[in-house]
Amino acid sequence: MAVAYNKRTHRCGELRRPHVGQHVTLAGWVNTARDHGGMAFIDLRDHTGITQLRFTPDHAAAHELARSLHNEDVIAIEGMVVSRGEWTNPKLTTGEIEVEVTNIDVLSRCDPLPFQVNDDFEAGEDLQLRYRFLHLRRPEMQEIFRLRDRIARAIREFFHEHGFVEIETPFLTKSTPEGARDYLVPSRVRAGTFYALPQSPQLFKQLFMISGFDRYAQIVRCFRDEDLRLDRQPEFTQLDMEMAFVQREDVMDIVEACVQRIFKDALNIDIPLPLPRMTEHEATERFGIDRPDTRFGLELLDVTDLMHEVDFNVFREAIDKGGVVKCIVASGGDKLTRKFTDALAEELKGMGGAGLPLTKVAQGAGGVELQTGIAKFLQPIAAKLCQKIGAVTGDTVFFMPGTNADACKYLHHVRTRLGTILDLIPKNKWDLLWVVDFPLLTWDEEEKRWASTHHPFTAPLDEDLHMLDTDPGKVRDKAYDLVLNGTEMAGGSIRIHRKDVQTQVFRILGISDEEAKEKFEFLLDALRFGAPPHGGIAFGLDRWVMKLAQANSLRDVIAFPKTQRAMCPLTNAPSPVSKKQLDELYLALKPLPNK
RNA sequence: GGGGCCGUAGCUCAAUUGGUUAGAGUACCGGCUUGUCACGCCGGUGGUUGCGGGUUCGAAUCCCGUCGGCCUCGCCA
Repeated sequence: MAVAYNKRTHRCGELRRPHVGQHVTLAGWVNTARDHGGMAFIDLRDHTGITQLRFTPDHAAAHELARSLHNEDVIAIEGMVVSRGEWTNPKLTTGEIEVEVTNIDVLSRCDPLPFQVNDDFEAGEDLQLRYRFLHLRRPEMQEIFRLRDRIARAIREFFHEHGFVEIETPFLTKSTPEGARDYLVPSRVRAGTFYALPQSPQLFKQLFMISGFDRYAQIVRCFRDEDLRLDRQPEFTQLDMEMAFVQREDVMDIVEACVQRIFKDALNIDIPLPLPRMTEHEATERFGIDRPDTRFGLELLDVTDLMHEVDFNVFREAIDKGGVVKCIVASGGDKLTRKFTDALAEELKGMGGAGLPLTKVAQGAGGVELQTGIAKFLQPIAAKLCQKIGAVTGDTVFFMPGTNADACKYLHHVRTRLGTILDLIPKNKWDLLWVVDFPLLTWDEEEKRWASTHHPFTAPLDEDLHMLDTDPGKVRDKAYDLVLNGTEMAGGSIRIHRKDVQTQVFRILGISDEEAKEKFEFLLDALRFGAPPHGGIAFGLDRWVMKLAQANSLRDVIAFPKTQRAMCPLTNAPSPVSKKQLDELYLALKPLPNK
């Protein structure tokens, strides 16, 4: 019989002992069905929880119908809340009661499922995405997206409370040089020309400052056509903000306050302020990367000077070429099996490395004795080495020769692996820090030119400005990256607000005056007409959700994400389009290369 | 573009390392069942071992190719 499903009296997670005796109307999905012949039970689920329904021959029509139900059928019921008495189920928040059903209405039957919604088995990820609407029905997914909502709302509220104006920026915009590959959108009205989807609203928010909005913030989608990773999707969401008349401390202060608010509202965790700060130089020297995970030690140590005395070709070559030898000292030797270190060395080779020289520290008759690996080369300086790097009996020392950048890259990987296998990474620790004073420019060896470390609009430090022409590699910038447990969560900078400096930076980047005019004339114009000093930041919202939800992948916190090959298994996008659509755009497809 | 792991029933996995008819749980179908709560019990359907080729007396297992998923380097101002 029909049930007024639009007049639900409660949700499925709400009923408690005080409701006993009430007539209620509930609706939801069949989580499980248990048929005992003369009596049947249904666990009814919605996003709030589960209520057990009881069906008996006292209400024969409802009872008969209930016995035919399957998982994920959609039903509405009327009934009376009754106490479970001795049959209380402590595993359910509603476990003290059940609903004696008098009337049931089957709203929608469910076909056999591609995977079960109500069990703990993880379906393959491609299946999850193909049937994403089912996967999102699971309580743990519901929890993630409600956390996402809390985080986004905390951010939005925070910025509105602090006088920021939310203004939208275009998605159909101009392709820019530098940076990531653009997603292009063909123009029909001006056939042969293309829009690009924004990699970020960077220039528009700078224009807002020049327009006098003073404080702007927007939660906005960004698009980058690059290869995907665990924590990289082609479209992702940023909290984008910008402030006028500020120095970088002003931006960092307000961002810190916002981060504190996010943790409080989303997880009820108190974050002490101010957050620690570290220069990019220190981060790289100590941890091998500009986004260090400071939850554990295993810091990098430079042993280049000691290795001058060592007769080991691999080290000698690196040093002769002006490189370094760095190392990591790890305790807990029994977990560092030959199998593990061999596999780690293989991983490094896969990354372009040469291998992983190592040795173990032991106690010999005459003092420190090194064993295995490259021990025989290092034995002459064993005592001196161990003293310098603080290695003691039982430790394993991992070495990496090469350019400083390579040694850092590979040892960072080694450090991360060691942290995991040695179980050094504390659970439920939230290590936030700022990394500052990046080099403004990074030398691109492949293209033999300077490239922006962040982007071309980042302001140099005032005290380094004089080196811009003479020694551009030495110039530090006014950028700041916010790092959480080794992941970059936000990045921003004070921007260039002087036209002459901006022109100079474009020139150093190899952007010709003509190209600058063609691509950025609107920005250079804006800088001519009264641009206040300004700066801002962008948070990777998806990454915040991933971190705070302790999810394994960005895909778990995006409702309809792409696979690694940038496909959507749900909609099958991207897909071919009709000849008519192409004709309207005056586009023709080239034949695909044969493999 | 490079390196690596994986692909067996609708789903999650196994198959003693190349050896009989590829199994289990779950889902699905039929039957029994009045206190279950991942209910239980009895019976049943369900397989081109991703695809193509090769080695072999014999291949899910080994080799080559290909497709797909994932991790990673490059790339991601």
